[in-house]
Amino acid sequence: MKQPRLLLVEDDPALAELLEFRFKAENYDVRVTPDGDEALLWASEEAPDLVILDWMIEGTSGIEVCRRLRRDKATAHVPIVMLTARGAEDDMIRGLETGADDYLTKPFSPRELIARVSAIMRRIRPALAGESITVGDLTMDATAHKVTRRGSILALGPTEFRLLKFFMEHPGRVFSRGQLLDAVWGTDSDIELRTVDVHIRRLRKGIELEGAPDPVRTVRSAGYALEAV
Amino acid sequence: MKQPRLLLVEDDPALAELLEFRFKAENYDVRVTPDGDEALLWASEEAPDLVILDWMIEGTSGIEVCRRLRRDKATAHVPIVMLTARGAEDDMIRGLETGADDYLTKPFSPRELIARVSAIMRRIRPALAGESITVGDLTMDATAHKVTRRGSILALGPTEFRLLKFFMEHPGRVFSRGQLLDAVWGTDSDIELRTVDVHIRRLRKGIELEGAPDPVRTVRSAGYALEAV
DNA sequence: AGTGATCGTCACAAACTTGTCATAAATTCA
DNA sequence: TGAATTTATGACAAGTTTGTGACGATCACT
Repeated sequence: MKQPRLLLVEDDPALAELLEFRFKAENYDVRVTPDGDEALLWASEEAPDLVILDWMIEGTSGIEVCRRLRRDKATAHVPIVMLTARGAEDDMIRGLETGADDYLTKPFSPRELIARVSAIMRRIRPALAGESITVGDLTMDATAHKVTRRGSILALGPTEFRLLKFFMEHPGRVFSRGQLLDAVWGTDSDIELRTVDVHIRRLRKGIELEGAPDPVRTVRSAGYALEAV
Repeated sequence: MKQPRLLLVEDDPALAELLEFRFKAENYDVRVTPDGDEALLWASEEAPDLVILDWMIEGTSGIEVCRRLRRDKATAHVPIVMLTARGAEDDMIRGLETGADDYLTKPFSPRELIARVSAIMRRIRPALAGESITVGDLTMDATAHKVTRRGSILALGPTEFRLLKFFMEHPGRVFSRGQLLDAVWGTDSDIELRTVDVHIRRLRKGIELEGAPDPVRTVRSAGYALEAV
């Protein structure tokens, strides 16, 4: 899955390096700059998923960067987390009013910053924050009712969607036809076991893609499983 | 304009009263309860726009309330701000991981809480904060009650307007007819599910534009969603 | 009271899904 | 190899879900 891209605007080299390291460990793609103007340039070109912005930076001030990010259409809706020195409550209020989404006062723990950034990412980009399931090259966003394979959106019927969802929630495991009927159709359904075969075929057809292998594995005399391909 | 509705779960009467007063002055509709179970009950019935939740409360604990709010479909996406005692960083991490959106440690200034709540409201319910929402080529200015698409002003009936507003506040997500009835018509409305179809058609008709695709997606056996086109 | 807009419901048409079957293909094992 | 078992596939009719036009009721405003 695509990494969320972070722009870190921080002119304390030690802190910048520490945060860069920690965020990279959390699977973020981090870009660092100490300079406000450079930050604006990069932000409008590359549209990061989130900006972490120190209030006191060289060149254009933090609040001015914040304001300009909001004014530029390309970055108007990118979440911003601001960092400032302790005790500057007025700064905080102004920051939030200028359009920042969150605010931390130094010194803060990297864990806290990471937790806050993750909370924002979860809300803004659910697909990037684990509200979607990924198995191999398949990605399912159950909320949006969308399935993607290698970037292409797949069209599945309702039953195939539920079937795939169940498989993706238990990747690699083999399920008998009876188990699949119980899980996907409901315990009280009165349906031929063989019908599962048909829906497996429909699922295979629905997720097939030029040059991509079939992730649905038939286990003879046992059932079916979804493999991470 | 409708006031944003806040649910404040706080068992310190002095703090609760202070916050209630301050938020009312900021034009929020505030409901206060010291009890976790009562909070859950009210939240699932009335679906507040945001929940402020003290970690240490009587009855069900704060984190448990948070978890249950997330689990209940009706409240799964309501933002939560948690309050806790100073120095409990682990609590903070757990809170944010459980699904809270923001976190403050006591003592905090009411101004700070208000600023943070406003920042969240601005992001997730722009319409309530007096800003305009944009989804794809659609723009809605809820205050002026105007919708534009690629520059043209659209004429929508009241219900279609509310329906579109709800969709635009949750772009991409699929909602069942029942959910749409609850959200747009009100929880206590006693209306045929199929009536939603009719209003979806009226909405589609209202926003259709020469050469522009239909952003309303039908998800068979699930409901409807608004796509960013 | 009169006008026009909006609302909820219905009935029917259109579009799509679904479960089953018959048959073909694949696999197992003696 | 050949028979037996198991799975894959195409077709189809029944069933379900959604789209649409029409209609009377209601409401706001004149």
